[in-house]
Amino acid sequence: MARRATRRPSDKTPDIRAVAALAKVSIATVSRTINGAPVVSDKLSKRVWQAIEQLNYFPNTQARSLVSGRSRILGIIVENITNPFFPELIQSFEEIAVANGYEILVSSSNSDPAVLTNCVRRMIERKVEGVAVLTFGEEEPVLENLAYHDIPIVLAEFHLDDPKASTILLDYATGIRTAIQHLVQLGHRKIAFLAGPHTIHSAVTRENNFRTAMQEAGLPIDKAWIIECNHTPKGGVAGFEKLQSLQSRPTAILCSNDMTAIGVLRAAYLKGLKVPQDLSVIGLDDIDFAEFTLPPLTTIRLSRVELARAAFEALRQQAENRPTGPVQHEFLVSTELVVRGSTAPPPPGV
Amino acid sequence: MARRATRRPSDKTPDIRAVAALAKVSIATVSRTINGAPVVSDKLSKRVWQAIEQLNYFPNTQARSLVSGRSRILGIIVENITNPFFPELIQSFEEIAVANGYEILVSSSNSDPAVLTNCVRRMIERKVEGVAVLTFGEEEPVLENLAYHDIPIVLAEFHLDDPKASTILLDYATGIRTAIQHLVQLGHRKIAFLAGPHTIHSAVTRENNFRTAMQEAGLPIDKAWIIECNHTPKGGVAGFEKLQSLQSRPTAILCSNDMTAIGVLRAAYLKGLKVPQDLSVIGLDDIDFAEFTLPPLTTIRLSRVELARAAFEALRQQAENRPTGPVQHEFLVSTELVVRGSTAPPPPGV
DNA sequence: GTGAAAGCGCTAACAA
DNA sequence: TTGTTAGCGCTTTCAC
Repeated sequence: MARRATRRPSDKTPDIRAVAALAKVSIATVSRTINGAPVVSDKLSKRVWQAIEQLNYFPNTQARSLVSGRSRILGIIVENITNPFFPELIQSFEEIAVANGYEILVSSSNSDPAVLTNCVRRMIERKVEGVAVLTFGEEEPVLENLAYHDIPIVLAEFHLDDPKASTILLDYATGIRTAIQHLVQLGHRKIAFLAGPHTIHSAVTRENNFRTAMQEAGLPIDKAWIIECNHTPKGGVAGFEKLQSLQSRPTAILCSNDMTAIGVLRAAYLKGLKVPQDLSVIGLDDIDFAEFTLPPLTTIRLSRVELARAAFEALRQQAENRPTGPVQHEFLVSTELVVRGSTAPPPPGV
Repeated sequence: MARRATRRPSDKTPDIRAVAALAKVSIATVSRTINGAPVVSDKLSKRVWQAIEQLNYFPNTQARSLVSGRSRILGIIVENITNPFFPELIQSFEEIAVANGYEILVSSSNSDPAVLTNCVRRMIERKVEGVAVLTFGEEEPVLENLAYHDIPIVLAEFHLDDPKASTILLDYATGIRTAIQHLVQLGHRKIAFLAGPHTIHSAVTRENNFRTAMQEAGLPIDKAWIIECNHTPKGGVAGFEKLQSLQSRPTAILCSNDMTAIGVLRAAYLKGLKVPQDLSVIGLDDIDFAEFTLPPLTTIRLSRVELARAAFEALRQQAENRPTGPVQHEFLVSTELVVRGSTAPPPPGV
């Protein structure tokens, strides 16, 4: 595969002056035309657009935002980009942002405070107009600086007492309750929970919601059946093995996220345990992959699109309503149970 | 979870002048200190750093790059961010870039020319210093503009005849040859190939390498066993079903990527076919997930880290060796077979 | 409706 | 070694 490229005849990238000269107008008129100011006459406007086309002129964003004070960049910080939940989230966020004329700066903190601090510094330097901190609970070290620099923030599951901060609440309760009810209807009573790391707020919230749902269903909570994992498949394998080493074992496992559930599926397979005949497994997130696990994973869907939309909306309101218009500070994102093939009645006699 | 934030006492974000005033030096000295110019005296430098700390001053990147002419932003365009191969690639690319003082702008083309055109426009406007186009074959429409704007480009599997363009060649041949040999050793002779879309160069290359490797192994190539899929699990399902509908069926399937293989695994499971006892399956890419499929996927690893490093290196050389220093224009990334659990001898009597 | 000119925050050339 | 100043490419008053 090969191809020859065409380079610009002149050696300098065209600027607003070049356009103005070619169109025989002032640079102010060019600027107005580009920005759609309503005052420019049709005649000049046409000349300007022609010149722009002819020179293949692209306005310089740096200069633009230097003078306008608006970078039109939004930051998004996620916990771990290799967890498929996050790319899907980022993609939605980017789509919405780009559709609204914003650029995004992505950072994956990987649970490393140094990395996080560094990426916040970079975002401040780039003058982002807002940051969505979707690390689900490791955000504290960096909030200070963001707030100090007057940058709007939106957080998941964390409330910051600041006029420029918003919070996205995730309605885990509904999804988790429905999941437990689903298991109960199938005949399960012995249900384990493989939790996420307790350093992550949303993991704690998920666990609390599990406890509540179990109580509501009148089911006993066995302490040994709630195990802290790390939201990765490896963690799911480890959690499953701990469960297997117990005298009394659950017939169903609810996992704090899909990655954990995938680990469980794998560990069960290696142990010769059939899912869902011998063991039911439920995940949380509904990553795209959940449909393609073996068996397809029953899981609690947390809509990335909804989450991304809420995050963008929160930031946009803050960025654009500068003179303290009314701003919504709380957003709620729903969850729902998606039943696939990893749940079934428990084996007889247990 | 709640917390109170501290905001800056003054209402204006500090600029270089504020630092200069507080440190009682000129703004030039502040600039020199920040940029590590070797001439600043220890005494003044210390005063400046103190002032910077005290004001919590962050230099404005926009202004900086406006005057220096260097944005320190690199673009990366990928085919589809929801294919796990790409987030892993992006993560590596970002790590390397950030470690070298660059920012990255990510775009997922989703095989949509309009999206692609738009994101190239945005990159040009942001004055990126180089773009890694890792769409694996859909790049043509945008190359023109990038070249026209004198922006360095690095492409996978595509050679652009331009002084600012570099190419990354992927050594599929080795990995694919090894994979075929592996199957032959297990006793397979009837091997199918589920290809990627023919619009993607690298998919075509992969298919060609399959043909070559089969010939080298002295194996017949059945035309009906080479099926064009679309690099997604769904495509893998469809490909598998086509294969099943045939009179004469293969005992092993090599897939153009892991996502396709995952689809095959799933379709086989639903048909009651056991992998690897009844059917061997090999993927290509070795996404992180490949280790956690059921059974764990035997696959050809294409190192994301190596690929990201090559892409960054190509761009950096172009961006930094402005006055036409010697520049490497071709990079080779290796592949290797990773044997896991989805391959075994064919069932007896076929 | 259009143009001239000031200035966004910074770097770099030149002076001292 | 340090300070003064021009100007990067653009938007935005303010005149006309």
